[in-house]
Amino acid sequence: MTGLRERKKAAIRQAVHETALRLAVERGIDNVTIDEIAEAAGISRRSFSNYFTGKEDALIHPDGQQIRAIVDAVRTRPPGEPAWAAMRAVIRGIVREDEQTVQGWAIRTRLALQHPAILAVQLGKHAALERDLAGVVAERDGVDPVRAQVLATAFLAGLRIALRRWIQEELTAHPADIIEQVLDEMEKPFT
Amino acid sequence: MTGLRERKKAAIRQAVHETALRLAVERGIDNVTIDEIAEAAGISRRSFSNYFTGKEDALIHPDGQQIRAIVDAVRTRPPGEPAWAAMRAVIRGIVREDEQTVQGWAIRTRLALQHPAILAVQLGKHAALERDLAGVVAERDGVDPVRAQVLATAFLAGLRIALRRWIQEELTAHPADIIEQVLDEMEKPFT
DNA sequence: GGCATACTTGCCTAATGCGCATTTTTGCCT
DNA sequence: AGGCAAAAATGCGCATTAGGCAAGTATGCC
Repeated sequence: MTGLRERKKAAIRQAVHETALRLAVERGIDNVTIDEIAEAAGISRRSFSNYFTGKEDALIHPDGQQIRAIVDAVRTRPPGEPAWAAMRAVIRGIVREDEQTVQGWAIRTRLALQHPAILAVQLGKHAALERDLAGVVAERDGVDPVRAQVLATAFLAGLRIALRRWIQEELTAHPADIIEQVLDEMEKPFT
Repeated sequence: MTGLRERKKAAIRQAVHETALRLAVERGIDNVTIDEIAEAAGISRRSFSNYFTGKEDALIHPDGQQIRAIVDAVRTRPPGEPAWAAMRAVIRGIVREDEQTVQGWAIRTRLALQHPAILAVQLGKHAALERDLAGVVAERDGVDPVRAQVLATAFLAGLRIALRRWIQEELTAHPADIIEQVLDEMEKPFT
């Protein structure tokens, strides 16, 4: 399954992403070309296009990884646990034991807030994975597709809101608190 | 305020959008260049770039108009009415008396579902206007910013989900029903 | 009726997306 | 150990695009 080849590809992907992120933060995104990223990462311009569809994609890449991880984690939660509780438990665990992940997510979200093009790509990627999450929710709770979609969408939207809040507060407070607060807020009835 | 000049600009915008949409539906988006859209719309290629940042932007343009209209409508709802109820009332009114609007929205959402680039732009635009909606919600309910953001986000997300459902069902059922169903679903507590 | 302003357009250049053919690498199996 | 089939990297080329700049043109307004 996890052939060596695949892992190598993943490693290069990650490396290229990190290079892109570094350059983008250093000089500002608009002052970085794909050629430069490729060269700094030690691959050809053409190869860059084999890994990513563009700068934005390279910058946002880990978002996909992480949401995928969330989806998988939810899938392996104890059966019988309601989906919403499962998702909350998963994110709580990630925030507690993988501070780095949340930090990175915040950095990328900050970029997205400053550059509409990146925001668009980020939201597009999230939307794609939202499907998967909705699928897991559906088979977990055995609820109808609409309900599953609503739960999945609400959850990811909640994460984004929390991230934005955290960033607005200059990353001072503890992210866990803000996430909990926002998700609590989503649990309150809207009416 | 609404100078003649502005309205003319808006009219051209609209015309260019319609041209772009027509061509995109006819030949498929990837087989349409900006040059062709510009020529078919009777403006120069360079002017196209003055109106829109790209093909996707031109295609999605009315989404902005409509969400803006929703925001304005919510703003002028009777004071004292809770924001969530106000938003529901507004969308109900639009669906009832402006079938065309919803139809158009569906067409564009269908395009977005088929072309990731368009989806990204659409979500980006929605996100931008979500701010405004959250602002209106905040000053209406007098709630804290997080609550307002949650309500605004949930509402727009609900609309998107409903639109997708409607499209999946081949636009058979009545859109009003699906929208009501999804928003009802969002009112149910997540826990 | 004239003017200041805003809009349009053409020109130009750096940058991008991607198909295609070629070369190089690499995991793997005997 | 060694060769091979598959996968990946690369180079090249072309159509397309984003957007600055400056000159021309239209137009709302006084």
